[in-house]
Amino acid sequence: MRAPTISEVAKTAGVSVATVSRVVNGSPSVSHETQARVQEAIERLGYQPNVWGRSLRRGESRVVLVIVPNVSNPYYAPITNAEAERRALYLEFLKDGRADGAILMEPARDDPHVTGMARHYHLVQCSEYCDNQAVSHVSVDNLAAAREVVLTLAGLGHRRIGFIGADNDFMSTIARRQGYLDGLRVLNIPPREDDQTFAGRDYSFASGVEAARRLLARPERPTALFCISDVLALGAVQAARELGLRVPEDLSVVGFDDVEYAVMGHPRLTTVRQPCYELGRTAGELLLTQIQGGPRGRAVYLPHTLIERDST
Amino acid sequence: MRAPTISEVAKTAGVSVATVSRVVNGSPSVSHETQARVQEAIERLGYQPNVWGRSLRRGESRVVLVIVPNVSNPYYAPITNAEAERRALYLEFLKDGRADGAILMEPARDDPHVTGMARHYHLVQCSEYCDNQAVSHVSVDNLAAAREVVLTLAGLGHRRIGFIGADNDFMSTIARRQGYLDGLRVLNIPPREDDQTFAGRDYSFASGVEAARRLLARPERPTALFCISDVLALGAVQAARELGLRVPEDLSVVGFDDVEYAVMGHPRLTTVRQPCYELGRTAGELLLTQIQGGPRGRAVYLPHTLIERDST
DNA sequence: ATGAAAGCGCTAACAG
DNA sequence: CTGTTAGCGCTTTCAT
Repeated sequence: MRAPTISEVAKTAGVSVATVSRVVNGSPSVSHETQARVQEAIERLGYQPNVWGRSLRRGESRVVLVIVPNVSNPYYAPITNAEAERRALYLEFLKDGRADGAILMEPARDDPHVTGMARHYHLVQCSEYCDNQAVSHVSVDNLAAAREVVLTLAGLGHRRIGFIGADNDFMSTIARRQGYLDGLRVLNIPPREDDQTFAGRDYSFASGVEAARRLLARPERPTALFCISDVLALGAVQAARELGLRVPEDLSVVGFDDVEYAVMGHPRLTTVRQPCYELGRTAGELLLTQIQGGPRGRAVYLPHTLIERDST
Repeated sequence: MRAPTISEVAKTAGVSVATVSRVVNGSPSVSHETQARVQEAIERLGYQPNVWGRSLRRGESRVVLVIVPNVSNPYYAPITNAEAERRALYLEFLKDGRADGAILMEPARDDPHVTGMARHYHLVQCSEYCDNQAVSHVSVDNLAAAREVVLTLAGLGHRRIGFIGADNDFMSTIARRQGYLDGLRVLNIPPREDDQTFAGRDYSFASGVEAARRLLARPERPTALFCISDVLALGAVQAARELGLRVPEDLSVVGFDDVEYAVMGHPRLTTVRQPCYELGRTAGELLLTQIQGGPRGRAVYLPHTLIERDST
C-alpha cells in the first residue's frame, strides 16, 4: 500500500541504498549485473523516488510556475495548452507524492487506468465521469437538461427537432442524447434517424458546421436543432446562414454550456448554463473530504438553467 | 540570499528548533514571552518553513491536481478560475522552494513587488512586461503590429481610422496605442482625439460595445476601427450592427490576438495573430536557461501575422 | 514550558 | 565498482 522506499529496494536487490540511487540516476559506475538486479527490484516493488527526499537533498523543486491572469481569457489558452495524452503523466504526481489528490475533468468514462487509480488514491471527477460508482463525481443532470431543451422547443411549436451530438462516448454526450430521445418520447414524437447526426470527437466549430449542413441541406429539414455544445451550435448557425436560413425565424438553435462568447455574436445563443463555479467548488470539497478520510463513491448533481435568447 | 532555516531562527531567538516549530504550528504549550521572541526572529529573518522538509516529515503534500482536457475549451475556464489578486500568493511558491522559477503572464508593468522578486528568484514575463530590463520577457512587437494594422487599413482606402484601447496601463495597451499613432504619423494623418476611446480595464465585450458606440454614434464617424483585442472588436461589430452599419461595407474592424472564436461569428474577424505557442515555448526556454545560471534581463520579440478576413 | 534527538527518503562525498 | 555515512529542514516523541 505505502510507496516503497529506496532502502526497501536496496534490501530486495541485496545492495546498498547508494547503489540504488546510482541506478535511478543513471550513474555509469554500476556493473551491468547489479544494475539489472536493482532494476528488477525497482520494477517488482513499483518503486518511484520520493520527490520530497530528493528535493530536500538537492535543493531544487524541478517545478516552475506559470501565472496567468485569467484562464477564461482565450488568448492565454494556446500558450499553456497541454496535450490530452498527458493526463496519465499528471496522475503520476499522485504516485510519487507530489499531490495528495486529483480532480479530473478529463472525459474518462470507462478508463480502467482511472478506476484503478481511484482505488489507491483520492480522485474526484467533475462534469465527466465513469459509469460505475467507483469514483466520486459532480456534474449537472445532463439527461434532464436535454429533455428540458426538447420540451421547451416543443412548447415553441417545433415538432421536427434535430440533434447534433459528437463522435465520442463521453458521459455527457451519451446522457444528452438520451435526454433528447426521452424528450421526444414524452412528446410522443417518434425519433428520426435522419434528424440526428454527430460532429467530430473534439466538438470543433468546423465539424459543427459540417454536421448541421447534413441536417439542413434537405428539402425536408428540422425546424429546430439541439446541439450538445455551444461551439457546435455556433457552427449550426453558420451552416444555416450559408444555406440562407434565418435564425430563429427559419431555424431555432440551442446549445449547451453557456460559454462566454455565446452572447458575443449574432444571434445570441439560447443554451443550457451549467453552474461552473459550484461544480468546481463541490469537486474540491468532495476531494478534501475524501482525503480526510470521508466517503469515496459519492455522486452529486447540481442544477442547470435553460437560458432563452435570440436563437430560439 | 538563501532562505533561512528553522535552526537559524532558533539561534537568533535563542531557543531550540523544537520551540520554533511549535510556534510556527501554533502549539499552545509555548510561553507568551518565548512566542513573541520567536515570532520576532521569524519576521526579521523572513523565515518560511521549507515545504520539502515538512512534507517529508509529515508525509503529505498539501497539493491537489486539477486535470483539464484543454484549457482552450472555454467551458472549463470559470471552473478553474482564480482571482487575479492571487498572483502574489503563487509567487510565494518561489520563496518556500515549492517552485524553482515562474513565468508571468500577469500584466505587471511597473510592479515593484515583481521587479523586487526578480532580483532574488527566476522570473520571466510573457506577453506583458515591465519597462525596465530587470526581468526577461518575450512578446510580439506590439507597436510594429499596430502600425502595420493602420497602414493596411490606409491601403484599403481608409483615412478616418478610430482606435479602441483599454482603461489600463498594460505594456501591450500602451504599445499598441503608440503603434496606432505612429501609423497615422507615417501616413501624415493628424490623430483625432475624438476618434480614440477606451474600453474597460478588463477588455469586456460589453465595454467594447459601449466604447464603439461612442465612436460610431456621430454623424462624422471613422470608417475603420482598430481594437486592441478581439473581444473588443467583436463588441465593435455588435455596436455597428445596432447602429445599422454593415461590416465591412460601412465600417472595417480589426482586432488583436486571433482568439479561436474570431472566426466563429459573422463576419470573421481581421486580426493580428500572435505566435502563442512559440511565445510560451520561448518563455520556458528563457526561464530554464536562467535557472541554469544563464543571463537574466533578456528581451525577445517574436513575429506576428496580420490576418485579413471578412471584417475589412 | 522547553530541549535533545530520532528519523522522514534521498544524494553525494569519501573510503575501500 | 560498491558501501558507509552525513546531512538536507522539519516535526514529534520523550525527557526534564
